[in-house]
Amino acid sequence: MSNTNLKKLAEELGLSISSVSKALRDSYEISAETKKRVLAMAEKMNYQPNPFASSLRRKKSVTIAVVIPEIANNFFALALDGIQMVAQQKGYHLLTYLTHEDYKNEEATIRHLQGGRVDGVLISLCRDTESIHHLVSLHETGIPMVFFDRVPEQMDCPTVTTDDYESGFKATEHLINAGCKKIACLSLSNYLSITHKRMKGYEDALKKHAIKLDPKLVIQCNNDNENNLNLIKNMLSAKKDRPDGIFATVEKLAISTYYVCNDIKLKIPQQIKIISFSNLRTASLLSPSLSTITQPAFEIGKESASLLFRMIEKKTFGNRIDKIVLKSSLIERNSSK
Amino acid sequence: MSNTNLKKLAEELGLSISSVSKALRDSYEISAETKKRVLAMAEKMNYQPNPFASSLRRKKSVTIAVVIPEIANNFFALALDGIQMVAQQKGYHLLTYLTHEDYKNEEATIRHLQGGRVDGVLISLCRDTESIHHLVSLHETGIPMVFFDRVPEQMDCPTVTTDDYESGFKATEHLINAGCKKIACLSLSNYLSITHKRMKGYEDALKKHAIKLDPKLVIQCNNDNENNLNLIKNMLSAKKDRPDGIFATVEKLAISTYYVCNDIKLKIPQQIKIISFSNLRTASLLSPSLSTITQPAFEIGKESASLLFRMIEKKTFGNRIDKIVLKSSLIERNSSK
DNA sequence: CTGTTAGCGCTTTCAT
DNA sequence: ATGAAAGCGCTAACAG
Repeated sequence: MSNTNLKKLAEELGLSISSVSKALRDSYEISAETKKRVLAMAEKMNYQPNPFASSLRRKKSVTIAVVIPEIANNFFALALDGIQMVAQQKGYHLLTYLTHEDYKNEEATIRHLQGGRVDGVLISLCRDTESIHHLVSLHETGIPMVFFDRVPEQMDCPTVTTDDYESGFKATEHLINAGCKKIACLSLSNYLSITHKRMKGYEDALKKHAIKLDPKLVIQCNNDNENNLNLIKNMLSAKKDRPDGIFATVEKLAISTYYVCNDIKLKIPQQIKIISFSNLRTASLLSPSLSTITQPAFEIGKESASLLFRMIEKKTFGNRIDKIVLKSSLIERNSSK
Repeated sequence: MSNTNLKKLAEELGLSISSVSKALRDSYEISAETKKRVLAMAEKMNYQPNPFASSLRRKKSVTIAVVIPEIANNFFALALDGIQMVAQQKGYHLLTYLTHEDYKNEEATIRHLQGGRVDGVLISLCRDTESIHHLVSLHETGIPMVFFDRVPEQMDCPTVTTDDYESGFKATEHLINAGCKKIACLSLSNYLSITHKRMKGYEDALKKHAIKLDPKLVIQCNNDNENNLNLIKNMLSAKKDRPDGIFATVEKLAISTYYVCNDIKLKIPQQIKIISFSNLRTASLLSPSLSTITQPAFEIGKESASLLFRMIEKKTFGNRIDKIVLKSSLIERNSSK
């Protein structure tokens, strides 16, 4: 902890504590002369205000929290980058919490945040968040909250998302245009709206092109990576009805697919084409065979944080609930070759 | 902010504030009966202690800070993951600050941290941190600090690093064994110890194999990515004396090199081989031509945080300064083909 | 323009 | 076993 406080500063200057405090906050009540003296002395004594005393008194933490499933993930790393940028610009501190896709962690973190440690919360749900009671409970404290990317479906709240349905549609159509007839889809979770929407896009694209959806080609993945690899491997090892295209709803599953293809010597893109939601920024170079749907992750972070600050600063109308949707982009590579 | 506080709880229970406080902290002074009542009521009223009041009183924030150059970077994302894991386990909160490789940001952040907002600080310096006065100044407040990966050379402080010299040596030798005769080296910064050590390894490996170091092949990169791309492009476009191998001291520069090679149609690994420090976990699949030196980033994060907590909990001897060195691993791929 | 005072909500002696 | 009271460092009425 810092050791020079207002009291010591005041003593040294022969002023009252409150005058010093006001001088430091550049109050109009203090003479320019005094302000200068105070500032000089504060500098000299290396004064740093105690943030807890200030927060306690002002009921303001100058801090926001971000709750995300993981950080070793290109999408979330970029989003966090954008969030941090806005926070820093606003002079706010950023508390980071990782749920590691574990609902229990998410619940505990959210509950903890009810203590008033932060002025606002940014959240992206974990894959198996089914119940939303903890979110409702936090919401009821009146604290500004913004959800991004992985948002709750059963709750009316401010969100920043991508055009998931359209992207799923485009991705699938991309494979169809590349000549694929049997297109599989890898789903991340049963609960996430992003998955639902992306898969709806997939279904509708198949429908549009009169391709019958084969339920065997829709793989429901879960938190157990081994299991997912096996599911994918089984599907790709089938003698007949092996898919010739795969739409992965998240990057992680595309990478798993890569491993499997590598493992069973399935050639990409000759024997199977893959398209995925992905923010692997270097993918274009490293993987000429992987077309991707890339979300504007950094912008999503910035937009989410900006929206949150508008709410914190009450610059948004009382009962208005913003739903911001950004567009993702299809980055085609020679997937059709 | 939360709305039920100790006072309300006490009123509701017909107890004094201090008794309630003690009951919640499970003090031996309180009867089991009372504790149960208090706990039940706290639960019922959804009581959450005010962290600022507590921190103010106890002079303890239960929070640590991590200051890193960037987060959209595999190494730092993984390190942060490890740090967060340890912090969470200890029941600590994690404030995240990004300097974006800007010394001014680093300075301001470090100065800010002197206010006592956190109980400990983890730092990885930014590439152009030359002066260390801000670090010394923070250190003088007595707050526990641990540096990881990018550590200050002119300061005696606890650090967690990788075997940079040995890794640089091994990486260079790997290229030599693969048949390279003219090996270039891409340096991130003039100031960072990691760069110095990795380059010393490079130099010594050349020396060992009686290859004369060509100063033209040592590229000093900086914060300007355009400039770096040009420097690399110039070197690789040379008609004569074009290198046949490149050692990139950080992942980012390897990726830049990829772009350039792609741009000027230089075939990897036929015409030029690349090895790099990198934590691109998917590189093995996406880029069969890139051998890498991979640091145990997650472990570095965990070790750093653990060391910091030992210091916070005073479980380390007073005047002992830990220097932990972890080993990186060379992941060979068919770079020699 | 400057100072006095009363808390913010919690922890911690020190009584009882 | 419980309570009263002081105070962490700061801010913001309110006085002067």
